[in-house]
Amino acid sequence: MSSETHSHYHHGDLAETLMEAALRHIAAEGTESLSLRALAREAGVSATAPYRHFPSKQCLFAALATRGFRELERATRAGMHPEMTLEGRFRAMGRAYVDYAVNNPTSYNLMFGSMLADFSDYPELERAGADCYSVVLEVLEELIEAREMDMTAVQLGGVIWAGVHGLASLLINKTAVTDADENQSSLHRRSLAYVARNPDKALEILFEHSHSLHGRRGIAEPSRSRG
Amino acid sequence: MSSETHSHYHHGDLAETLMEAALRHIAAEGTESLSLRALAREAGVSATAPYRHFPSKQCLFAALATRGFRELERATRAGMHPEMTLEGRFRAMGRAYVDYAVNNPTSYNLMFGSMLADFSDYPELERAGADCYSVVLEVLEELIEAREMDMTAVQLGGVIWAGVHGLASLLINKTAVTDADENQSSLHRRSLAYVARNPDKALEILFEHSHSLHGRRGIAEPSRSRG
DNA sequence: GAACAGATGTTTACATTGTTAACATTGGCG
DNA sequence: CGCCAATGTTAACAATGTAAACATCTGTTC
Repeated sequence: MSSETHSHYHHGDLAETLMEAALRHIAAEGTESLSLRALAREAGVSATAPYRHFPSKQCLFAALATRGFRELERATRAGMHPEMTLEGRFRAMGRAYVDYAVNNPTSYNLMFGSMLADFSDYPELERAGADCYSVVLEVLEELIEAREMDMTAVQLGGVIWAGVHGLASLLINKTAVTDADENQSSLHRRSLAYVARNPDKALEILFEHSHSLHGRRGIAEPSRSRG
Repeated sequence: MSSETHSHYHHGDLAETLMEAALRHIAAEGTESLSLRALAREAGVSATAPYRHFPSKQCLFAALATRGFRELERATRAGMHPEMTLEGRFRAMGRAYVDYAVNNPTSYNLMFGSMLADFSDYPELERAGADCYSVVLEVLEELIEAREMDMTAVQLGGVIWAGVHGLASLLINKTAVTDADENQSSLHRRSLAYVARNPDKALEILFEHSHSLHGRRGIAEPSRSRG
């Protein structure tokens, strides 16, 4: 399996090489102008060699997104250390999530953008996405139970997820804005610059309701008094 | 200007026709498989006629996104009626924003997705985006002033925007999930289904901090006591 | 109303792409 | 050793984005 002993006919690890090159190309030029043939050239193989590993261009994208979800799941789990408070773990997860997105914008866009509209064509991808989301729900469930909040994790989870995802998405796709001058630029640039420079503060604000909802009447259930 | 008096040589309103057809095609098959030639065929013109109106495929996308921002700005402004409370207008804006996104997913994805990575190539698009965001900031500034909150609109605006955008983005791009059975499906599907069915509730939760921050120590400025 | 100019549409052309089919080489396993 | 599945190659095709040169229309100006 050492690469030296391989003949020149077989590449050795073409699938991996293609995926890395794909991410690079997408980051540099966007998904539209990515061509399998260019990837093949770069890898030093024939134009159709990639098809032995990815039945279509879409499948390449799906593979990248699947890997992305696995990485994101790992990153969020790794962010939550056991010695943290429950709440601390919650925040750490949010931070790890946003960090992953910002550090892997190409993957994140594939995972959550419109490129792969329908996951149902790719069962593995679907499962990876669901597994990834379960991290959010697990810790949220704990949090809600600990605080006896009148709201299921599933319901609140959607909102939390939306907030964190929105943060990540804006930071990624308006990234040219990130280094804007906070005092001179237009308002939306300054807003994003602030959020980009203070992701912890932004998350703190987003998670605010996990405090403010504590002990209040639930929002999901119109009028059930708390215990 | 009536379409009947036109010769058959000139289409009459090709640019508009192409944009509509483009949105339809993208919605149906995604941006990847959209071809200018197909649009031209559908419009009954030659393969290169579109180039008289859009110098490139990317420019078509940019034009669609620009129009989208204009529409979104109009929608959010229209959502806020003068007779509403300040807070009511704030919520109405959020609701109008999400509604627009959900009703125009293709446009919204072009506006906020990675398709058009760098707006700076399209000055009109850049301005439309900024104008659109200013709606958020205007009402937010009012709100913050009225409540004497220790946080600039610019800073809080980024977070609010992220939350609303995240909501919109998830609802759009996980749309297959929207009609999932809330009792049987996997957790992330149920979360999204809940959010999709109760966007007002979701926004209420997101906007929660606009209440909870009232009169509290500001988050942006570490320790300045309020007036 | 005729002539002109600019806008809009057409035809032709070319390099590139995604993808398929048929064929070649390799490495591993019996 | 001999075979098979995995992997890579070549050849081929229809479609695409886009440029260049040319055609036709519309509206404006004398």
